[in-house]
Amino acid sequence: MLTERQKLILLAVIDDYITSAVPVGSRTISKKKSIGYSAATIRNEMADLEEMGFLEQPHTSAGRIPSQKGYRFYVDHLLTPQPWTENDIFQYESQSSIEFDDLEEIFRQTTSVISELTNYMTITLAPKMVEHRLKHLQVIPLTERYAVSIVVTNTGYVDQRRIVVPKNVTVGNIEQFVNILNHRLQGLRMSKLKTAVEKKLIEELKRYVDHIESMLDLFHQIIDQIGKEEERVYLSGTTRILDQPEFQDVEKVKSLLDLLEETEAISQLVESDSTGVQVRIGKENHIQSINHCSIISASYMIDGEPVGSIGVLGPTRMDYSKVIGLIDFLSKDLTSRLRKWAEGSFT
Amino acid sequence: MLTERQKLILLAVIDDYITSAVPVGSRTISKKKSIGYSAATIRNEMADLEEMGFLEQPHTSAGRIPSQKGYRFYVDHLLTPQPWTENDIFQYESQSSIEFDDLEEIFRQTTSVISELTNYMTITLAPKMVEHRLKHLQVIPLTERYAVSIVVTNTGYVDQRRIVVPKNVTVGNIEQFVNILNHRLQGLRMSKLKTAVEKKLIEELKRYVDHIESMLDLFHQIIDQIGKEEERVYLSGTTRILDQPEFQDVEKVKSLLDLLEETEAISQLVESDSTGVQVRIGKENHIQSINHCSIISASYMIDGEPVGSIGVLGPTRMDYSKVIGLIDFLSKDLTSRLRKWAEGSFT
DNA sequence: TGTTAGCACTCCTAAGAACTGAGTGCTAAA
DNA sequence: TTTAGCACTCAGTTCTTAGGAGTGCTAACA
Repeated sequence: MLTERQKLILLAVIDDYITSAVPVGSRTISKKKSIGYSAATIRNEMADLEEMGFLEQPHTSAGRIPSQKGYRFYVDHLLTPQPWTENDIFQYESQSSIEFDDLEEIFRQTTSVISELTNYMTITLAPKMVEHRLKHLQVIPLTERYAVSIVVTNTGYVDQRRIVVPKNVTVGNIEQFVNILNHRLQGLRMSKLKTAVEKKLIEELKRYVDHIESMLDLFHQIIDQIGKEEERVYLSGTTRILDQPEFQDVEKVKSLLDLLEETEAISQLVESDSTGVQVRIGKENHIQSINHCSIISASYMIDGEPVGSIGVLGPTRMDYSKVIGLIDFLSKDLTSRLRKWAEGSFT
Repeated sequence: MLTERQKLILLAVIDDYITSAVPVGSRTISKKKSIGYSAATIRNEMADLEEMGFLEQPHTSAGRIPSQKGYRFYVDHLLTPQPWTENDIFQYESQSSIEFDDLEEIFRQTTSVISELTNYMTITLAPKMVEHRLKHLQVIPLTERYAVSIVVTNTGYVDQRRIVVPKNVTVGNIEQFVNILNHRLQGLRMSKLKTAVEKKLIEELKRYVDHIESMLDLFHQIIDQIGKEEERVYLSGTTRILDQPEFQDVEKVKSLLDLLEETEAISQLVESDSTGVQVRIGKENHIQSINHCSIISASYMIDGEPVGSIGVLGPTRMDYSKVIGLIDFLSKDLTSRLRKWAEGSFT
């Protein structure tokens, strides 16, 4: 295990490296006020820390930089989440005080505020529709052949799509059918709707609804696409990351941007299985092109369940203490704003 | 004016530079089969072309590169649009043959196909809603206080938003009101709806509708946001442009990406006032960060009117003849696909 | 008179050499 | 156990040099 002094030195090295991005030498550390030892002592300790794998040396005559293991130890044991500065709070409130009538806008703004406050890239995953519960279903006929279906969920999402009206079916038929569905399906998870109809509702429907086959076809038109819908991803601050010295190489920029064009890959990055703030450092991400990046993410809730997440992507040398504090606060804030939003919609 | 030989040489220089990205010397040109002159002759002509401003020399002992004026002349007088290769056609058809039920998908796919075929960045502006005509209006009550408004346009766009139901109003009131609006406003441009109601319809409404003030408030909730809606922008192939040697400098990449984060700026880039394919070379774009880029764009139509545009952004040294041919074809193709789509929706 | 060959000149680029300085490891003294 | 001192290492910078692509100019040629 590490001695207190070793921890102190490791902390100092990482803190310094995070701001300077340059390998830090023993003299730099010994000059700090919090450290009462000479450069030579520091050197000995740093040599030990390197041997244990917490520090690395780019080349013999350079200073030390933290290794992945070093960062991990720092995040787990040394770091204290940084409280908000007045400026942060001001900036946040000035942007989020607007009254939103639009869920999209809430996510967009949250994402962009975070990237502004951190100067890293921010990724937000909006809730997947399949995880929501059905609030209201409606079909509006446009012409003889076409109609628009409207699906509203408990989270206030509205899904609308064009559907084809089967040949032998009247407006009255549809209304009747949709009425029954509304009564019976309300409150169910979107992902369960299909089986609910096929298993439990089918008998009742056969009794009360004409042209049942056509109607089921209609229903599938409405529901099938929702499951396939890809996760909604909000990105902000892509360019900010280019200010970081580790992205001076165009190749790295390219491989990162390539990654960002794939929505699916992004989701995986930010998705978190645990509760609370999660930190993935360097290769812990298992994706080549962000081997030198870290991701700090957390989930937000709707109805007490995690439904989406926000994450910050920066170099491994990122300001963990600031970002962790921020993500922790904002994921909770997002949860409560979503609750208010939902209450505003449906009470 | 330029002699035939000068045109020949200018063409050869530009063609060569477009593929090589390296200043081209007199010897390179004289070796080409189509040119029957010695390097010395070419040198003389090139000196003349430089004097006239069609070519530039990075430094005394380097070859020549085309100037902006050179490219302009090339585009206007020398270039022949390149027909599609079999491979292009195959790739295009394999991606576009899918049956779309979703306008968004049509734009997204078109954008991505173009960026794949050209290897440059592609920008598509979807039609602005204000320019569409009203097809159908509907209000669905959700609760006592809230409702969802659905606006369908002639182009098949569906706009949906949450609105607040004024206190003293019943469902019946709303239905009556919306019915009248539907009858009277159908076919009008979205941008004209407000004045139409305030100028022409107000008397009739006062006669048949209760709580007219509340109703107008409702109407404004539905309509006001549509006008403000920013233009929908589809981007694809952002990273492809990083393969171009002119983007090896991270600063250039950054300033370009910064530009791309502003939707408004992008719209201006691609928006075209004229019909047919439009080419803007280098500083003709009036935007600092793309001084070394060219944009080739064209509009597509709905109901015979240009409503949006597609554009390709590449270095000034881009393959004009290929891209022009492609954009010309695809803008027309998009027009016809949109027509089919609209017919599918409303006949 | 237009075209071409020849030659001296320019200047970018790459490769090497020399220098600098930050930082280390090790040893010996406090 | 800590610290001061010193020799050593090595990345980065600057300077120099050689090479080569390309030019402009002149004179000869058809």
